[in-house]
Amino acid sequence: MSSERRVGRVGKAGPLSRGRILAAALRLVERDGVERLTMRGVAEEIGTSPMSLYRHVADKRSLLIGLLEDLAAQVSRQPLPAGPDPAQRVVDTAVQAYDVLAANPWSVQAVLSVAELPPSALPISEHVFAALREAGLDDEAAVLAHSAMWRFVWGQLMFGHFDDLTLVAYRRQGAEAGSEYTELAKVAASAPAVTPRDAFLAGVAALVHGFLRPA
Amino acid sequence: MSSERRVGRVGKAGPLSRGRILAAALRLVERDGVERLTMRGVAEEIGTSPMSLYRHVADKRSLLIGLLEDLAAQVSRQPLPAGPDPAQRVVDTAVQAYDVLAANPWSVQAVLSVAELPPSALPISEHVFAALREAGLDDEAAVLAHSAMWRFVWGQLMFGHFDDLTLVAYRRQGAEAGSEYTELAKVAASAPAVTPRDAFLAGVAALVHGFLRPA
DNA sequence: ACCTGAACACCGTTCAAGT
DNA sequence: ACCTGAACACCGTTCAAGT
Repeated sequence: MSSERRVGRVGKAGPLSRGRILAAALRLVERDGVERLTMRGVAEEIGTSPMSLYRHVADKRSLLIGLLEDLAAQVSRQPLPAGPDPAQRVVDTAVQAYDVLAANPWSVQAVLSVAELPPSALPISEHVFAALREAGLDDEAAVLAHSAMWRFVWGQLMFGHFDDLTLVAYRRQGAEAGSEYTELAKVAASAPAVTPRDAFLAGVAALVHGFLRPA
Repeated sequence: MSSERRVGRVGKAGPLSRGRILAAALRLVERDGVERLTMRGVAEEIGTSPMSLYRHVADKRSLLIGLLEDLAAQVSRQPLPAGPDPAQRVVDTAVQAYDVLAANPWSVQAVLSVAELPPSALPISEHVFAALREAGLDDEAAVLAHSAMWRFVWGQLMFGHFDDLTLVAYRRQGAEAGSEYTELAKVAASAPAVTPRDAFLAGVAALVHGFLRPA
């Protein structure tokens, strides 16, 4: 994550640099989440004044984009899934993206707040488009499937670390009102143990197969 | 949205009330978005002091929950999709939810920021579970499919009003670097006209059919 | 009973000043 | 050249005081 070579003199860790700022921001964002990241906090973490940061990053937004760049670069160092079956390749690629992003939960809020993907995310899409085309989809169908895949990934990430919101709402409500919702009651009672990752795997498989083997 | 009966005396619009506060907040949130909603702004909109609001709402979070309650109540007044085919019923229900939420874009940020669904959202899930069960899914499969449906809806809403982020990133990048991404180049060139709603329709149909007719 | 002014503990960012 | 203190224009919320 960003070069952080010591020169070994000033203060604790050499001169201020974009790299040191990003490293500090990453530490904070991993600990406290994006919504609690502040320029003042980053400065304190480094042991400098808030204003010094502005010599190296334009503003808070560009700091977040920098963090996403570093993450995407790290991802694109992994080899992308290969294999003979294009459908499986799309699924595997989606899972790989999901796993990285899920392991860095701050990335979701970051993407949402800057409304931008770093260019280093492009190889993944390229890989997906190639597989979709190999599976026989035309331009329009490929765009639809690719877009659906990403939206599913983001939706999952966005709500994956909450419990299932519906069941939470049901349980809170169910306590008071009788059980006007018989289906929900049944499901809540049996409460199948489904991890967010299981749910993602099932969903993305269904999605991809739905696109590649239409009814 | 929310009772707002005039008593017709004090100031412009009668005494302060939870209803008037919610109505003002809704106006602001529709105009400026959730991230720009401030207690101070709501007070100004009504023509009172920021502190007066705290007599009627506990805090900013509960104000957002109130807005979501009003919206869900409005939704649950619509009849839910009927029809003989359970798969189609799930699709239609998802589309109905999508259309309402897409027509109130602030709702997405609101749900994300409070991390909670209002109880009035439950009938929709009940309806979906009933259809999934009628289609023959067991508890676990129904939970997976239901959860996938919602995550897809939220993912779509979250990124639907951005253009496709991948193509945006490609175009920005493509300008500089040659075309190392041949598939993306092809797709960007043909640029099929796909509206967010088209993408959603195709995706949710693929998803539901993928779950109900597994390979 | 209902409302509010002043204040507290925060933000991101600008700008003029320091070394 | 590089850093920073003071300041500006904001936040949500508390608390003691007003009517």
